[in-house]
Amino acid sequence: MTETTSASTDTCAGPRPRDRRPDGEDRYTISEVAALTGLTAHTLRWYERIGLMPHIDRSHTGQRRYRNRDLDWLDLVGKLRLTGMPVADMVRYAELVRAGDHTYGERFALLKATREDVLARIAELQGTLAVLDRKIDFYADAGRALASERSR
Amino acid sequence: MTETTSASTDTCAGPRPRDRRPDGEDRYTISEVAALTGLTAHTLRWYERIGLMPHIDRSHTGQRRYRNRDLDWLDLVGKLRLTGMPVADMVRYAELVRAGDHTYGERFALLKATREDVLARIAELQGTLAVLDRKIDFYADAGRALASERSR
DNA sequence: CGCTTGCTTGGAGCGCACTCCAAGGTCCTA
DNA sequence: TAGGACCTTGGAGTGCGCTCCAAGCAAGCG
Repeated sequence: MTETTSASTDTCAGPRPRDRRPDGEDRYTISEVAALTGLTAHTLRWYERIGLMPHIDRSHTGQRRYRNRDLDWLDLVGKLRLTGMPVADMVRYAELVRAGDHTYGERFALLKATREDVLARIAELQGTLAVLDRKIDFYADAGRALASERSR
Repeated sequence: MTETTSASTDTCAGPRPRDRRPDGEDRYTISEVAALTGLTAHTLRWYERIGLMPHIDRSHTGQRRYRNRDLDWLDLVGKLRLTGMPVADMVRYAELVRAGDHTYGERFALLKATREDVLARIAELQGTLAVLDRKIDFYADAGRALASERSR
């Protein structure tokens, strides 16, 4: 069964066109990752504390050395954050990934549920857009009315 | 100038197909409004405290009696909330409405900026959707691989 | 009359997602 | 070898948007 899981670390994110170290030298300090992701170093450490990150390599003196796969994971986390998914749910997903291949089904279900949430949120936003456009038209008309009032 | 502002209370929300009292009798208790909007009575009182609501009528004993125009306003607030607009910004908008007709321009600008935000958020969500779909495909493929593994 | 239900107020408390602090160790450059 | 920038930790603090509490008033019912 293990041979079916060459991508078992869940790094199916596809090519990231981000600054990366040349081959093999993918070790970033926390402040480099902060610059690359837009998160603060505080937040990166906090993500680790709450179990949202996989194990992060350390230098011989204990400093974090992030790898490209960690950046990929942070990309995904950033996307999920945009959907409004609570951090606790992302931690749940991270736990499933750590737990191994037997959680594929559960991860799949979680992703599909999230997909539905995103579709619903897009629909909500489009409804809001409609309301906003009606109000904007109203104010545009009111502006024209005031203008013609003034010119009279 | 005032005759151009028959809709100056900003109630341009259009027809609301919600339960309403028959003509003229539009006085709702706080718990009725809570049921209609999905907000709690606590939240409705809090909205009032922070200046997010217009003045709400009171019964002879001091109890709140909401009117249809208040429900319309709460509809708008609900929509804006869906966009992620901070409550403080909505309060700002409410203040502009209370301040009178000379704030039309500012309200117009605020609405247009909000519209742009909504479009940006929709685009973000669609980007997230793309990532999600790629991962979902990955898991579907992995599922199929495992299934064929088992049947072999 | 007592009882229940619903409303009033100011203020305190909560959950989330960070955000920062203090005290100390390490790395780099001159 | 000194100085400053950067890193480490556990724990405390912050801002937002509610959410709830205590104490009390008013209305309706048997």
